[in-house]
Amino acid sequence: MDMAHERDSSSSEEEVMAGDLRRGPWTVEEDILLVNYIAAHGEGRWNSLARSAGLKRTGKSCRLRWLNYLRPDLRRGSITPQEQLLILELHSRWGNRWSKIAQHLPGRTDNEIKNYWRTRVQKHAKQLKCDVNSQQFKDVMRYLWMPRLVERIQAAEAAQPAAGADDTPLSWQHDALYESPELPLDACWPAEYDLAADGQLPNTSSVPEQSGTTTMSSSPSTDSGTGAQPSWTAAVDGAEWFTTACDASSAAAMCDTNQLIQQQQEAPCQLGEAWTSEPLPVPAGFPDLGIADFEIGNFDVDSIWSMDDLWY
DNA sequence: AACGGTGCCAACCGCCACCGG
DNA sequence: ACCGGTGGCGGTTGGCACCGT
Repeated sequence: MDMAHERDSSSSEEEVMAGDLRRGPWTVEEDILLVNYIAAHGEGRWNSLARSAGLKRTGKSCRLRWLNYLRPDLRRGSITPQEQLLILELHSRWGNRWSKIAQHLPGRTDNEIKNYWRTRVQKHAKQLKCDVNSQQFKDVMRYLWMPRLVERIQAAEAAQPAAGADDTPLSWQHDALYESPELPLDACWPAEYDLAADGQLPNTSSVPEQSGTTTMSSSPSTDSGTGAQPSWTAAVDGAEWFTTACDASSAAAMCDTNQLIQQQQEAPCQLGEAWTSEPLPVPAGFPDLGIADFEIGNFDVDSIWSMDDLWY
C-alpha cells in the first residue's frame, strides 16, 4: 500500500469517524453553500475551500460535486446521437481516457461519458459475447455501429431540417461554446439555486425536498433532456457538422487502421472527421463480420445493432 | 397492487502525478 | 532528494426509478 493510499484513507476515515465529515448525497443547502462560495471566491484549493465554505465535506467531494453537477456550463439531458458518435470515435482513439474524451464534449463530464459507455456500449459487447476491448468489437463499432449512427443522424436531419442552420462544423461550434464568455448561470441552474440578489442564501424552505437529498439528483438526466437543458445548447444539436467537417477521401484513407492510429495520435481532434454520408468501404484485410467471429449463431446485425435502445 | 429485475447515475474509492516547502 | 498536500483520473458501488410480470 502506497503512501498516497494511506494518507487518503487514514485522513478521511479519521475525520469521518470523528463525525466531522458528511458523506452520501448532497443536500440543497450544501449545494448552495458550495455554489455561493465558488461564485465569490472561485475554484481550487478544494480542501481549504470546503472548510472555508463551512462544508463538512472532503475537498474531493466538493470538487466532484462541482465538476459533475453544479458547474454552470454543464449540459443536461440525454447523450445525443452526435455525442454518441463522437464518444465512439474518441474512445476508439484514446480508450478509457474519459476526461480527455470529455474535453471534446462541452458540458459533458467524464463521469457521464464513463457511465454511458458502461451502461450502453458494454451492454452491447456483452450481447455480442465479445470483450469490449477486443478488435472484433472495435471493428463492429467502426464499420457497423458508427456508420449507422451517421445514417440515423442524417435521416433525422433530412426529416427535420434545422431552421437557420449554418454550415459551421460542430467542432467549431463546440470551441465557440468553450470560449464563449460567461454563460448565464441562471440558464443552467435550477431555480432553487438562484443566488439571492444580496448574496444571501435563498429561502430553501420552499425547495421541494426528497429524503433530505437534493431534488435534482436524478431528474435532470432522466427526464430525457426536457426542461432542464439550457437554451444555449441548442446550437450543438444539428447534425450537419458531421457531413461538412469531413470528406469521403479522408474517410477512406482513415480505413487504414495503422495509418489512422498514427494520424490520430498526433492530430488534434477534429470532430467527426472520419465519418461521412457514404458507407465506409471495408478495408482490405478487415475480417468478414461473419457470425463465426462473434460466436453468436444467427448474427442478426439489424436487431443487435438497432440504435433504438441506444438512442435516448 | 405488489414484486422482482434491470438500468442509470451520483458519489465514493484507490491510486497516481505533480508541486511546493 | 525527500515528504506532505493536493488535484485529477479511472474504476466501482449503492440506491433510486422504471418496467415487466
